[in-house]
Amino acid sequence: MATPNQRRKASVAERVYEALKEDIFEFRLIPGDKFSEGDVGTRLNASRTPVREALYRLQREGHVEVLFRSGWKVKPLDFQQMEELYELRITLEREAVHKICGLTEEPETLRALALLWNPDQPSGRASGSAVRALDESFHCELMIAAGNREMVRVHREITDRLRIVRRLDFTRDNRVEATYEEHAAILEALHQGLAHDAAERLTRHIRTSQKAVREITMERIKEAAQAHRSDSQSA
Amino acid sequence: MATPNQRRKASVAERVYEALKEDIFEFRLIPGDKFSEGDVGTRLNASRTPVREALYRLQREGHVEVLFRSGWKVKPLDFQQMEELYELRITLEREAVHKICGLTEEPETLRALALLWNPDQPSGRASGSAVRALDESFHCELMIAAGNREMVRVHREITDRLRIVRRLDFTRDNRVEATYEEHAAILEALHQGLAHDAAERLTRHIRTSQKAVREITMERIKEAAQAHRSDSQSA
DNA sequence: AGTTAGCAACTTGTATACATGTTGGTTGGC
DNA sequence: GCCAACCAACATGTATACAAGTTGCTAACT
Repeated sequence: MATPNQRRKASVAERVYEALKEDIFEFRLIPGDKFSEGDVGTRLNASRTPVREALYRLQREGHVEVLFRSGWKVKPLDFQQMEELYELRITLEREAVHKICGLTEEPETLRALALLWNPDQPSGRASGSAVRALDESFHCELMIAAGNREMVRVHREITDRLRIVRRLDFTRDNRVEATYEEHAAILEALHQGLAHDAAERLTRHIRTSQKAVREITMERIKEAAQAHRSDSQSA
Repeated sequence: MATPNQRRKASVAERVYEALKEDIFEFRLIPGDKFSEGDVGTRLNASRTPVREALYRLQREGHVEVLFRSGWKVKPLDFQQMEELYELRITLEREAVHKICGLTEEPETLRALALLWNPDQPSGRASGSAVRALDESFHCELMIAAGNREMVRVHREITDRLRIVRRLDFTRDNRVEATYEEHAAILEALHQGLAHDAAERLTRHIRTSQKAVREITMERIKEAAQAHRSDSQSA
């Protein structure tokens, strides 16, 4: 899914898709904003056909919706939905942890992760948005190590949809610190084959992050909406 | 997802999508078959645009794949993938069972299900393909009762993709009988709030069905492929 | 006969023209 | 001044024309 048609030069549809997705994630398109296929086409220098393809894809992923013959709309953030996505994510990752502990030998990946998330080496740590990406890949690697590709696929889809709020997690410095410790503890439990312990730590880790995100999200949206209004006035 | 644009008269794209999906599920399009957008368009009396929309949707659902500028192909049945989908389905439904037992009161839906799946009334039983649909809705209702819409959504997607093999389950008469008993037992455990018991019964129920399906699928595909070859010769 | 270069037919990707329904401003009536 | 009917601009849905790449056959050459 990450690869456009077999590494062929990215299609227009792919480019438009990525651009729109980023616009949405960076709040350049505020939830609730309406726009037309033509607008997007002229702005991104593409015809309506690839634009439509990109939009339908974003629709299936839950980011936009189409109003019959009256334009597209960025789907408002549904907090209940975010909570439900977190629940689903926890369910999947817990299952992954149990699967991993049922394996005959520890996957190579986990040893690599253990080096990366070593809490005794605070020197080589990433910061800011880099941590967000690393955290994502940590959880993604866990799923991959469990060996069920369909679970990986669904988990990735969830990750995509949660990213819009999840990046806010690491705007608080203590969360970076905590993330390193929590990841290390989870990996240690996995290494010792303590499935239940690992699952519980993982659950707490995700719920903590979820709580932090919940607290930050609301104000950010308000800020963005205000900035957006000023833009409209000055324009 | 089941509703085309708000019950507006079904679009051409929707019609093509349903037709193609049925063709695939009914093995009128054999896994591995290649075809072009133009073919489908003339056969179903539609232009390429809605055909493409339908195909991209089927692609995202994993039923077909596109070969760059050289046609579309019905994705070969991937048995490993089916196993993984079953695993994912079990994970979701087990979680649902635990959620249901955590509710303060038994959902109305479950009482309705208990009436439907009463094993003491073998008279009013459905048979054949009707049981397949009822079985599907049983598991779907369980997910809905648990209250997480995202889990319901993913579960429905999995159900769609497993349907192609799952309908084979009820071609054996004893499976119909067993399904009634197993469903009743699960509902009884849920009624008594025995989460662990219900989860275990549910898991066994699904695995039994999975095993039956696994046994039947291979031969059926061979049959269909043979019938297909005869068609080609006579044509 | 075997092999390879090239070309023609066919494929998807993209752009655009047309069909049809929605919406919001405008205008006429009260 | 207010309201309702209407209509023009604009939205998506669909059809079609054009661009660009793939494939497999053909034919010429070794």
